[in-house]
Amino acid sequence: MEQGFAPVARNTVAEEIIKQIISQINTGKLKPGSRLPSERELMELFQVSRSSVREALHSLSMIGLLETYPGAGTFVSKQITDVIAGRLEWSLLLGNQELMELMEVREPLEIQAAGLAAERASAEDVAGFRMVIERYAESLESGENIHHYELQVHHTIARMAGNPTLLRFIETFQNLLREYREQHRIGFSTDASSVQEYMDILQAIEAGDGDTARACMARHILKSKRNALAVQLREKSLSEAPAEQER
Amino acid sequence: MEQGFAPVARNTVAEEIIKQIISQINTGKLKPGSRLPSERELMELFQVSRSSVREALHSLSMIGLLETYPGAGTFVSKQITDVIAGRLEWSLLLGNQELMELMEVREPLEIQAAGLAAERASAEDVAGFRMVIERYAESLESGENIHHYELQVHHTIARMAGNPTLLRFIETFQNLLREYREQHRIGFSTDASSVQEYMDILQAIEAGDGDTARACMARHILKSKRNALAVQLREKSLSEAPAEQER
DNA sequence: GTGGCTAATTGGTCTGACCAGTAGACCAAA
DNA sequence: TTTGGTCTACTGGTCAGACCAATTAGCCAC
Repeated sequence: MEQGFAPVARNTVAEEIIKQIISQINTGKLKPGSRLPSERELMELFQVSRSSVREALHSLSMIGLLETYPGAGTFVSKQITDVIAGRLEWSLLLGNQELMELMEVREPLEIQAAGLAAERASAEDVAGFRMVIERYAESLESGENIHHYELQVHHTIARMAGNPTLLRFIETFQNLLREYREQHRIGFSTDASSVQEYMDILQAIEAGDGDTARACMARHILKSKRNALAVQLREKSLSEAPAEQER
Repeated sequence: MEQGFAPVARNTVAEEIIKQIISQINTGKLKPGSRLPSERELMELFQVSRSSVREALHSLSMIGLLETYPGAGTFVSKQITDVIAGRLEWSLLLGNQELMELMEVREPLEIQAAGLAAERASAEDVAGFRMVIERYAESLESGENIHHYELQVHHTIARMAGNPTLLRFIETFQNLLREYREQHRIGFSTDASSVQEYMDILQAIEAGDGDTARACMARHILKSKRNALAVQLREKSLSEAPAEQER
C-alpha cells in the first residue's frame, strides 16, 4: 500500500561536501586537472572538521573523480571517462546470476551501437574497423591475444556509434566481463566464424544499413552466448569427470 | 624510453583496509546483508585509528558496497550489481550529456525490458500492468498527473522484466530525462494514441511474444520521440519568434 | 501485549596533535 | 651555468580522545 511515506532524509556532513564538490565540477568552476583548496582550507570554507572533509575527498577519490598526492594537494581527475577503470575487483563480487543480469543490459546496448555506427561511421572509421577485424583474424590463427583483439572489435564499433555515454556503458560491461572470465578461469568461445560475422557487420556499416548491422550484431551475440554456455558446461563436466574432449 | 622504472607503490592505511574488506566479501566470510564489526572493533583488529577505518568504510559506502546505519552498524549491501549500476550513475551525473545521447542509451534498454517482460511476466503482473495503463488513460482524460502515470507504465514494464539491474538503469535514465526536461522547461508530448500503443505491448506480453513486445515498444518510443522533437521545435520557434505553428 | 524508561552500543562529528612527503627558494660547489 | 644540498612552509596521512545523536535491547509498570 502506497502511503507516501519514505525514510526521512538524513544528510551527513560528508555527503553534503560531496554534493558541493560535484556541483562545482559540473558547473565548470572546478575543471579536470585543477587543484582543490587544501583540506585545511576546505575545513574553514565548509565550516566543518577536517575528518569530514577527508571522508568526502577520500570517497570521491575512490570513485575516481579526485586524485590526491601527499604534500602536493588534491586534484580533479583529468580523464573522468576513466572513472570506470576498476580500482576494485568488481568481478570477484559477481555471481552467475548477477552476470546474467548484466549481460541482459549489455546486449541491447551493443546492438544499438552497431546500428548507430552504420548511420554515422565515416570512411576512415570503416577502414580502421576493417584493420581491427584483420588483426583479430590474425590473432585467431596465431592464437595470441585473441581476447584483446576481440574486445577491440567491439570497442571500435561502440566508438563509431559516436555516443560517449553509450561507449562508456559498453566499456564498463566489457571490462566486467573480462575480469569475470579471468577470475573464474573461463575460457573464451572464439571460433573462426566470428570473423565472418564481423565482416557482415562491417559491410552493413559500410552500406549505412543500420537495421542489418543490428541484426548481424544480434546474431553474433546470440551465437557467442551459446558458445560461452557450451564452454562453461564442458569445463564444468571436465572438472567433475576429467574426460578429454575437443569439439 | 623504457627503463623499467615505475612510481613506487604507496599504500595508504585506508586502501589496505578496503582491500581486506573486499577480500573478506570475496571469500564469503562477509556475506551480503551481514554486519561488520563496529568501527571501534575494526580499529583494534586492524591496529589503526578510527579515522582510517572510517575513511575506508565511507568510501565503500559511497560506491554502494556497504551501508551504514547510525546506532546500528555497518552492513554489506545485498545487491552487488547495484554497485556497478551506482558507479555508472556517478558518471552520468557528471558531464553534460546531450539529451539525444541519453535517449540512445535508454531506448534499447526499454525495448529489451519489454521483450524480457513478455518472456517472464506472470498473470498477476499482466493484470497489474493493465490497471496501470487504465490509470494512465484516466489521467489523460482528467489531465492530472499525466507524466506520473506515464512513467509508471514504463516502470511497470521494466519491473516485469525481472532484472533488477536493468530496472535500475531504466529508472536512472528516466530520472535524468525528467530533470533535463524540468531544467530546460520542455513540455511533454502525450497524446491519446499512447494508450493504444501500451495496450499493444500489453497484449504481446500477455501472449508471451517477446519479439512483438519489442517491436511495439520500439514503435512507441519512436513516436514519442518524434512528438518530443516537434514540441521542442515548436517551443523554440515560439520563444524566438512568437508565431503560432502546428506541425 | 502495549508503551515508556534506562543503559549500553554504534555511527557522526569535532579538536588538536605529530609525522612524512612535496614544492620552491636559496645557496654553495663543480 | 649547472648541479646538488639545504632549509622552510605547506600538504596529505595518521593518530588519540572526546562528545553527540540514534539505535537497540532489556526491564517494568500499565
